[in-house]
Amino acid sequence: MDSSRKRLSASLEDYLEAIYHIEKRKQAARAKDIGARLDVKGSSVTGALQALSKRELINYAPYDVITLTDKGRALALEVVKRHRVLRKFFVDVLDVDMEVAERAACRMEHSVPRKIFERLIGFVQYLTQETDEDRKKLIENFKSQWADKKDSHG
Amino acid sequence: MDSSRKRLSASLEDYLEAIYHIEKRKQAARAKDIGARLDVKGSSVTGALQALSKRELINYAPYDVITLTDKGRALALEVVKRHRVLRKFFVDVLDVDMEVAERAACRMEHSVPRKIFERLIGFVQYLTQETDEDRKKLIENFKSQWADKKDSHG
DNA sequence: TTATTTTTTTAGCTGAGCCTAATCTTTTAT
DNA sequence: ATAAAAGATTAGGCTCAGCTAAAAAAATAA
Repeated sequence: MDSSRKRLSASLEDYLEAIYHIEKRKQAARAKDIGARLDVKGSSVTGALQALSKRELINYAPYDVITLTDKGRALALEVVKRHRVLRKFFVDVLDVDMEVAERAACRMEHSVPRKIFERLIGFVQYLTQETDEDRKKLIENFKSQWADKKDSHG
Repeated sequence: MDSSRKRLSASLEDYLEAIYHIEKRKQAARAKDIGARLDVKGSSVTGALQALSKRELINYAPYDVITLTDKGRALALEVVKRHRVLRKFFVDVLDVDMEVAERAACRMEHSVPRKIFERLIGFVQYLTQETDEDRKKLIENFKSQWADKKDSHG
């Protein structure tokens, strides 16, 4: 059984997502960019890169630039999608600040099981269809009701 | 700074929640019950108990029964509440199987930030008020729409 | 081109949190 | 009362994922 079959740890998912975003901005990632993004030291980055490389998720050679393999990109995209859907749910439905939503999505994205994730996509899409007046109203109602509650005992 | 100020790890939260549930059923917890519930060996339980004890979250003495301190019970209740709210959201709103919802809540409960958690409580309460026909219909619509989608390409 | 600075890697340490095996305690059965 | 069984703890080992310090490679400046 090669190690690539096993679920990625939350930590390695973070590295993969970081590489995805950096690659998107500037062709290829460098260790120090990754470290800066995740707020870890360079030596920790190297360790993670070796782990991701062993799983064939990134193209990695010492001192060289880092890119995602197809397999790595596919996996990274799953993480990114979970991240985005959670953030959208938090912002568009729960009406949370973008910054809070971002941090929360970052923390929670790793633990969302696939079935729940699929449902959540469906639910958020369903609820935020711009065309539907009732649903827009429902969200507006929830928001104002929430604001009231906050005022009365916050 | 005593260690009790720091956030509890996901693992220790699991232990605390387990103790809470066992205590509720039978006055006090024993190490083997905890191990059985969390599917870990006794020696692992001992380690966790020492950590929880050091943080003054449980009353613990070697070979004696285990109970929650007030502080521990308060913290356990937070975990339990997060767990319940997530599960309710998954079951009542996303229409997920109870078993799947339970496992998912268990995995996700540790990473839900307070602000998001509060909003989620509010949202689930708002959406599942039995008295409101519109909201009931909305959920029903979502469910059937979901069932359709599943049929068409699942 | 050579020297300096920056970046990356290696080596080795730490703490969590799990494990097994061995060693207590406590409980139960004879 | 004592032997056997059950339960709990200690000791020691493993992996993961971070860290620091030092060495090596690459990039930049003189």
